[in-house]
Amino acid sequence: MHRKMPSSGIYRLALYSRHLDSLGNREDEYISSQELAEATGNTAAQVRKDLTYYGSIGEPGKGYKIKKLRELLMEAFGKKEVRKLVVIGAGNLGMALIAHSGFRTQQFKIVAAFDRDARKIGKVVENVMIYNIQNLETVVARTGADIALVCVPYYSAQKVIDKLVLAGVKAILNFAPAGRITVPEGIKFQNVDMSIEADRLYYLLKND
Amino acid sequence: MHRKMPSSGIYRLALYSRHLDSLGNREDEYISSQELAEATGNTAAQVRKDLTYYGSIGEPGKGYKIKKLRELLMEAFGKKEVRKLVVIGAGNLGMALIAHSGFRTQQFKIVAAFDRDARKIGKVVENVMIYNIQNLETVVARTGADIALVCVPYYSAQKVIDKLVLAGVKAILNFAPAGRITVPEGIKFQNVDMSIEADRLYYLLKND
DNA sequence: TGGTGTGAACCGATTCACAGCA
DNA sequence: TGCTGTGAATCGGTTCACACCA
Repeated sequence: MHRKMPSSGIYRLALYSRHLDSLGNREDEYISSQELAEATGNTAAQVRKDLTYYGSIGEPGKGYKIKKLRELLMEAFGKKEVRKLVVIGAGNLGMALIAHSGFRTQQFKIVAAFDRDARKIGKVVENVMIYNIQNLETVVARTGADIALVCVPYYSAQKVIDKLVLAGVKAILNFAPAGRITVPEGIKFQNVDMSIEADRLYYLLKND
Repeated sequence: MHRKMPSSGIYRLALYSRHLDSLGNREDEYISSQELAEATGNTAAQVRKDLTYYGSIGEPGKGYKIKKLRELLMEAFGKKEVRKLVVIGAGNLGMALIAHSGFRTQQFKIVAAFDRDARKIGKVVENVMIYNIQNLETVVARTGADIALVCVPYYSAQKVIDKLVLAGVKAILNFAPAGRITVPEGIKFQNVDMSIEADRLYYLLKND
């Protein structure tokens, strides 16, 4: 990668990557910025600009070689390795994430789940073992998971996240509708708050 | 509202609103842009700018009257009314959303769920009835739901969303990792794709 | 001819800095 | 003195427009 890709650009790259996946492995075929733009809801200029962050990889008059571009994006998103996730909190949402097909189809693998409820510990759901959260550190170390999906109640979110950082997790996707979560410098963190998304929609409904 | 609030501003307003909720109803107390900024992870200037979209509502030297600001934001997000949701698809994720406490605490009410699986239809989960998706139009009309949470498999997402629009739903939060969804002009639409969020984190892990 | 790559122009959002008010 | 409100400056991302290349 050459310069710094804007955060919204990363999102678009993920869309491009998915679209190329859906085309299958077409040897020696090309796709234009225009096509890619239409398929993902962007403009052609935007697509070209995004892709030049990876150098001059298109061919004037032809477009981008599908196979090459696809591999490039897989590489950028680490899709050529197994991308390991752990799920913290095996409640309704945690279970839903374990079963969620979207992770599997995108080369993510949920390698462990954790809970503190003795009735859940030891169970295996969709081939994922539910561990005692006490064992977070050893299991994370053993599996080498990079990203944690946090689905615990809001009042234990910060505590659990602190433990995850100690255990060596490098990125956290937090589903708990907690107030302000802090993580140390260098740890990637992202909230996914479904009620805030609904708030935004309702706001738009009322205000424009 | 006076001018147009940027989309990221709406997100921040939602955070302010939540923080004020957490303070409780403190009659005649004030909060400064500085405090609100720290509590929500923003800058004081940003907070003030956001709030001036609602006019000059602060008091120089004192700050913003908590009660007044809280009510203003509740009004903006429609939190004084019951904000009605329907859930489409009563699989793992749909069920998790029905049980999700974040909606309830934010004055959202899930008024109905839908599925096409006969084994689920007629059941009541967390006080929410699961209807046959054939009856979408009549049930949506009767309940007056404004927003739909779509949790069906990716291959039926577009079809279901078309039906929702016909049924009169005005905003859609789509959890299906579908390619490109289109909705008519005027319908508010938002994707929540958890695997893309994970992609972003993994990208950051690998590229900076 | 068709489509990339890219500097320049544009645009919107954030930050700054300070005047003004309680 | 403390904190708001806001125009001006700045920043970053998107779009434009066109030179260039197969």
